[in-house]
Amino acid sequence: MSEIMEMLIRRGFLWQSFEIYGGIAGFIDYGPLGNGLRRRIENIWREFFVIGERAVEIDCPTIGIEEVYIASGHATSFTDVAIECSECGKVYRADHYIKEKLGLEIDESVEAVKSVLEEFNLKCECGGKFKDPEKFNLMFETKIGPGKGKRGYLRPETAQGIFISFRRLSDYFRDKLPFGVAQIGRSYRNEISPRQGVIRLREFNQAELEYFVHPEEKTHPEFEKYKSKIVKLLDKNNVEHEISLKEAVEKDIIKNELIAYFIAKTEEFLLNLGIDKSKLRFRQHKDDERAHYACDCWDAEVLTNYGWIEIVGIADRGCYDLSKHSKHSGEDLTVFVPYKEPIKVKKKVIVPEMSKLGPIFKKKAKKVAEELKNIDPEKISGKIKIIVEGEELEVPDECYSIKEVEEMVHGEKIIPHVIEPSFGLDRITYAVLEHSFDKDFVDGEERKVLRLKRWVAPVQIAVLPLLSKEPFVGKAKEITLKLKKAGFFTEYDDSGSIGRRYRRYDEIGTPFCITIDHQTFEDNTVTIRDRDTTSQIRVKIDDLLIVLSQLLNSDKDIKEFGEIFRE
RNA sequence: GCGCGGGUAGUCUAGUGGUAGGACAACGCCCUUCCGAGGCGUUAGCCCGGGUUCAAAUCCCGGCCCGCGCACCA
Repeated sequence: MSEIMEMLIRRGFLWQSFEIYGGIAGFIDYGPLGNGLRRRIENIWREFFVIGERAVEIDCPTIGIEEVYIASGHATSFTDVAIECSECGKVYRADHYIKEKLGLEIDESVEAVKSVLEEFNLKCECGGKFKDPEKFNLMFETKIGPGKGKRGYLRPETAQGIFISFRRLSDYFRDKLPFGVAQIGRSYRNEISPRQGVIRLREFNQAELEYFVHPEEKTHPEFEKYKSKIVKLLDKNNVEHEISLKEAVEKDIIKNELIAYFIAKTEEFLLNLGIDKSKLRFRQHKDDERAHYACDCWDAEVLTNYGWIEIVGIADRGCYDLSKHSKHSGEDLTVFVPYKEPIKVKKKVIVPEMSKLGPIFKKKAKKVAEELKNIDPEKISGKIKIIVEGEELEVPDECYSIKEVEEMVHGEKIIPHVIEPSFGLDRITYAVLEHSFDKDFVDGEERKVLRLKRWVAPVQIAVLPLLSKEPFVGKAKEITLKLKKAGFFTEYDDSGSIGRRYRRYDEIGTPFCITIDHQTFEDNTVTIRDRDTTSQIRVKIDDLLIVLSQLLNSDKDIKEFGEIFRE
């Protein structure tokens, strides 16, 4: 086990779930500190991607009905057929293997694979025969309701909930593009072999933003702010670039300004959490690597003990999801986009003659007229036939006239495109921890220190009586309460020597320790110790709240805020 | 899912068939005027199931979990 994982478990950041029953791969519990840290990260994400955008946050069920995933394509492309060699035991994805060996594109069904295996007498590379193909679906399946029930799946991404409720959301934004809808929550993938600690989980936390835009306006009002920002890019041909975002878009390395904008914003967000810039890159998906819904995709990757791992995916999903759901549900999932100037359009229309229709069709006349209006005059050939109430009716020529009219067209209905920055919160949390983990020497002794940014630390302040007896203890408890009430994440600790306690809080990343010492009772001051430098200043208890809130929201040196007590 | 290597206290670790030991951590008391000090004491462990044996942490089989490689990761 790596040193960092050992610490995370020992100190209560996280551990394996169901430990007392032997554990199961792919699930973790967040302990008190890990939970706290992830919550801070979520809140900062909200500031960046909801509050900082024209966006809202919603919350949908984690169980989805089958229809959703048939429409989204997950029911098919999320299901793979595997073939296993009966001799050497090697397992392949059937579609990949068949394409490689026979150059055939096949349906991903057990039957199709079976028939191809038989027809071509396809064998394993070792010469062995394949066993019967088996299906595996990466979605967890469940039943909704009693008895046979309705088939449901645990969502494999939070995004679908947003697409399904698109009509309501677009109404909420008064049908005005662009707008964003975010969701933070759990998703589930029944991974075949979850590995690498917290990197591949079967239940995991996502923060996703679906940013809906006009297909021809994949830009962002604030792109200006970031256009000259230099980023590290690895394109789909494995070519590295260190260029400005503006240039990357101009050279068509990045498909559009909006993706570029979110790359910039993502980098800003990750650096704000304490991700090491030298261990961060953006990598474009190769053509054969992209998900079934994506037309361009960039991953933010960070370098960790496990190598480069993906922590954010920024995908241009085009109109894939909305079109699919529109088609499968029959709902209109378009947005009406007005033109700047209404356009005059000349067109032919059918004008029903009610005085003729009435006597002929009697009660049905009104419906016949309505049907007539829906007919495109350009497509008339011969007599018009209309079906009303299941009955086919022939409409005599004298019942209508065709006129050319001039009409003002004010806009058009479009299916918005969506750009999706999708964040893996568990991996981000882990990466923040790993990049913050450090060792140094204090008074010749090695020290482990978690250099978390002050605003993400799960415990921000530890209040420590210099000696574990009165009156130090009483005063320390009083100050602890005051800080807790003011909203700081504060702990009180009087166990062990003062040095031991400083080390304890260094290891969990607590940025500041407040120490109550003898002088406290002479002049109402305490010391604030800085985790990173171990230096201390002395401040008045009355100034504590103001000083701490300034320190915790910045990278400022504590020496700006009080008399130096210890260098 | 396949192959290789592992699983002893909260953590790390000694223990190759015969009473399971240590370090650190934690807790209590004492001591202590600022960086893992010291003293005394306490808590706490052989992954699970089966087999071999007079006797299993140790040997064998199966499972679970962890690590690595392959495969998988829409």
